[in-house]
Amino acid sequence: MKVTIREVAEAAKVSRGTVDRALNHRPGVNPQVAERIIKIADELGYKPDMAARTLANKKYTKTIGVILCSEGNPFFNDVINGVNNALEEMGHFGIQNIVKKIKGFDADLLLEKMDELLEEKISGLVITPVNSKSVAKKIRELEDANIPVVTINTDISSVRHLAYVGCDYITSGCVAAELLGMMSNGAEEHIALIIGSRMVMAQEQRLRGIEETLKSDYSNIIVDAVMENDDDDQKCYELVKNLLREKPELTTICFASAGVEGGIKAVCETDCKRKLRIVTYDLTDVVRENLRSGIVSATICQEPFRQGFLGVEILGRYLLYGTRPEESTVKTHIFIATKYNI
Amino acid sequence: MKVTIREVAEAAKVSRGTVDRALNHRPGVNPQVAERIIKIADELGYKPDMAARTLANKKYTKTIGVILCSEGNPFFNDVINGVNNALEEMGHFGIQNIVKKIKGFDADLLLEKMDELLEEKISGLVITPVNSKSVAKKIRELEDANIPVVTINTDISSVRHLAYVGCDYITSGCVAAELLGMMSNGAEEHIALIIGSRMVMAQEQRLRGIEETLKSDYSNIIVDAVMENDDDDQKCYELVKNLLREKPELTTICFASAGVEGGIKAVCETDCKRKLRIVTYDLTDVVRENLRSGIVSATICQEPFRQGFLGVEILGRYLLYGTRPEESTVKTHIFIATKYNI
DNA sequence: CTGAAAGCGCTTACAG
DNA sequence: CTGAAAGCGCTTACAG
Repeated sequence: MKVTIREVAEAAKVSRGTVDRALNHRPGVNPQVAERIIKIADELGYKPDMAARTLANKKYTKTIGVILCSEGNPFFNDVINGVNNALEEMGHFGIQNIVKKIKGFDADLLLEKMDELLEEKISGLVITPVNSKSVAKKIRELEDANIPVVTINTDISSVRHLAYVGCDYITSGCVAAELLGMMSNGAEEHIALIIGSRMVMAQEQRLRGIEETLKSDYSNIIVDAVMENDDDDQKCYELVKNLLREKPELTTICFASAGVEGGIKAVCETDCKRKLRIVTYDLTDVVRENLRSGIVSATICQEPFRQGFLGVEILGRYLLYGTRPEESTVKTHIFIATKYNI
Repeated sequence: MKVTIREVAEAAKVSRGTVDRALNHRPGVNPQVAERIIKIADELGYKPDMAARTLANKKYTKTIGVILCSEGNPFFNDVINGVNNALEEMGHFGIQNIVKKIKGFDADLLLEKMDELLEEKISGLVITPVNSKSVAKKIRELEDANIPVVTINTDISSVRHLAYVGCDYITSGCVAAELLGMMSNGAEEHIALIIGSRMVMAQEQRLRGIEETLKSDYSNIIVDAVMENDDDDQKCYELVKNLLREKPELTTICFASAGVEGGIKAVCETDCKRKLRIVTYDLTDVVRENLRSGIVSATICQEPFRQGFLGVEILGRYLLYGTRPEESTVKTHIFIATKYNI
């Protein structure tokens, strides 16, 4: 009933070693013999036993490198949890790891860490990349050296790599617009959009998704302001302070990036008479708390845990079994959370 | 660096067989010796190698039984996908399976299938139970016979079992109410709630969540009608037809169960002049299509794939490694989807 | 290019 | 109650 390498070897009248070499495309097998073995294995319905493979590979441990631009950014806490969970699982299969965290999306620092990991002879890399030429070049070097790279949370353009795991930022913008539209119930609304920076691709895409969807589907919602806070709480605080002073007609603020804490502080200090509606992205402790208290109406999430988990898992499976994901872009779900479902 | 059973055996001056017996609480070890071995293993930081364990257990295959009340209910398609994915994964670890599907939540049929699986000597069961005394009794028998049971999607009361994987239905009601509240934007709304049957615990809980949250947080939303459609499209069609005739002031319908297709048909045939808002649960093809076309505004999802996947995975891990989930209730996320994030 | 053999770490039937 | 040994299925260093 169960077909092992032994049955294939007997059927092909060769040794098990030769079957292994042929089936895994290892060098040093007569091509004709290899072809015959592969055919026979196929006919017999041979499926490799993962446990045995893992066990046999125990002697030759591989190492996954991880670099996250996560320091001081609470959004990444769940990404890190996902990474750690998957790394632990991979540990059962004999894969080790080295994790490095840096502050901000800083290309030079990123390159430095990548070099450090190369020194350590990593077999593959999971990374939150900066979308820069220099980083793209380095990733290309890794891939050329047969060190697969998986990007998580944000992607990098113009380099082939094993996979990207994260949300589609344009769609994430569309979802916010749809939510704002639903919440308007047809009434006229004046809204301010606060992002980190248009220079970050993800942010620009998200903004585009929001603006285009509002324009096409919800003409009752007027975008009064689009502002950049550099993901900084203090800057966001001041922006919102001014905003509330200058735009008394404002009904809604959408924080599409970090800096939420500063922004909300400004709202709470200022907005005594009218009820401003606030919509955010992601689910940090600050957002959670403000959802509970009713200050934030809803937030749009993107499965950070899964981004970290799947990123590592996809790389691990590739290193262990050579399997690639079906699509090189693995989208995580975008969904709307309220105080009740967080 | 790596601690195996061999190191523990050497440190304890016993054979590896004895270490294995002690660490896995198998019978036939001098209690004092066992205690000493456990202590030493702990000090050495011994962690069992899953691959080796799986391989060694190849000889003694176990079988997971699955029973789903899924026939003719499109909601369960994703649950089935999750079950199948996990079963395939478990296959790599030498666990076989038998899956049975029945139509409707029929206790007698369920009991029949359970008996069939017992004949087949299953080692564990994953099931969508009917919340009845007879089924509870049978589950208790299984658990007493050391055959662990995991319930998915809906739970059963008053029987201890390995785990329940599914959403919290009261919360799922709260989320709908919060969404309806947000969409009202403070305006007066008249709403009809359509459920399958109050006799089904999940339905009753969901209804309660909706009604209580509306009452406490959104007094501007008036519940004009609560109706039961027995999850039947034809019945739902007629209910909604009547409803729209009798309640011209209605602004919103929430379908909290199956029968959506019939209900929407009635709305589309009738509702030419006013714009009714429709909110549904789950994400079947019918709902997806109507979200896309704008007829359904939003739907509330509960991760059906994950319910199936985790249910099987939790049982599999228990059978393979004896590990129980941290909590016997494993909640799947509830989230709101719009046309953009489905 | 190919085979025989050792080994990965754990489990269990068997013997004592 | 305990130990020695075979075996799970795959991989690779070694010998030829």
